Amino acid sequence: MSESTERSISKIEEAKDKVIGAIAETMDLYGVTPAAANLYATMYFKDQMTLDEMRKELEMSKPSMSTSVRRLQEIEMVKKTFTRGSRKHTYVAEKNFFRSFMVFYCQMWEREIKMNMEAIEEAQEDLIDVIKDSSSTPGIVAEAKKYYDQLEESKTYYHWLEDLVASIRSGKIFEFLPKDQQD
Amino acid sequence: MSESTERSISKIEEAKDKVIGAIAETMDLYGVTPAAANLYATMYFKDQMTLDEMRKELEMSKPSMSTSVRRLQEIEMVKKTFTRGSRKHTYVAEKNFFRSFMVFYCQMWEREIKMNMEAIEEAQEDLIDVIKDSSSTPGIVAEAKKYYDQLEESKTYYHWLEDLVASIRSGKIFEFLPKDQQD
DNA sequence: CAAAACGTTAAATATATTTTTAATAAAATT
DNA sequence: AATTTTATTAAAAATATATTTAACGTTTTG
Repeated sequence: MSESTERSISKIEEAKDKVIGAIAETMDLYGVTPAAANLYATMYFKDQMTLDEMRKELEMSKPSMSTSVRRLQEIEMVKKTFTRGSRKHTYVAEKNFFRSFMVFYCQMWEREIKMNMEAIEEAQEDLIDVIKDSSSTPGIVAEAKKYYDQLEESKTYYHWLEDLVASIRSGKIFEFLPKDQQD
Repeated sequence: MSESTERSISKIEEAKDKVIGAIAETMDLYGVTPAAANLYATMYFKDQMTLDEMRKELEMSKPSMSTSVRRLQEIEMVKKTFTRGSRKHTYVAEKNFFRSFMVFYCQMWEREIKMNMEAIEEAQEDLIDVIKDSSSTPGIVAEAKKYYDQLEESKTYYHWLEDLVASIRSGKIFEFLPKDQQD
């Protein structure tokens, strides 16, 4: 191989590594381990990979790759692909960031909505009991009402978040914020 | 204090604790420590608190409260308030979840946009060098082009994310997704 | 059917993060 | 100015998380 070819190849590698580094660094804000973040970023520039190729490329253990791939599958950033003739499982990275955004945040927000709304409903029931209790003093009733109203108001936010999730899931949000809009 | 009053008070506490638990649990998905999560959730039901009150209420050390408060201030979920007559610093929780949402996600997304776009720009420069290099073989040029195009396409996403941040910051998103819309 | 290849699970190790205790710095009151 | 109060920083301890090595089970192939 000529020297200039070698230089070009390493320049391409360098270019990829810059992006890989940036993606991996921002990804651990998404609650994935460094190994999973590096793996996804690496796969972003590959057609498909087997566990052994991952292990070799990242110089990490196979179980680490196995666990990372599973986590990435959970948030749908990696999918298993069928490759005829190969005994090894092959995986591809989701390269459409819009899809990754949708899956990750909708999953995250729905979890938050569910958990908090359930707690709010239960809490409000308790508070209503106190308010209705004829033996409660006016001060107690006022306090219970205060918290009840605070929780009631917070529901506005969760309803809005539900709407946001729905509009992302349905793609309706792109009517408001088009994908291709130039800066 | 009468027995029924006591029962009412503990029922109110129970109600609050349910919500505190839920908020705290979902909050550590937001990259804050358990201490900070519990602290915010506790403060959500208080007018204002001093570090000593926090320490007492959560039964944790003062430095832990100090660090947690600082982190919460960074994401603007807690603000310092001036309380005349008190030497102790007093803090209040941001109770408007819309504001917290805006500050947290816009901050997060802007960081991601900046870091990844910078890397992409640098990488594309490298790739252009390779493409323009007259000594590059056709295969090398094709590879460099492939990655260049992939990166170029990904910019669509970051531009969109920028638009999303802008529409949240300006409040324009609420024209599309109103806050008070009933289910 | 035995041996090899592959993937996953379990236990152990390594690493990083969180929290506390102790020490220091800053501010305020007497 | 000295003492006390409050908050922060630094070092240590505790805890949790991530990763690896080793063992296991399953599938495939010769």
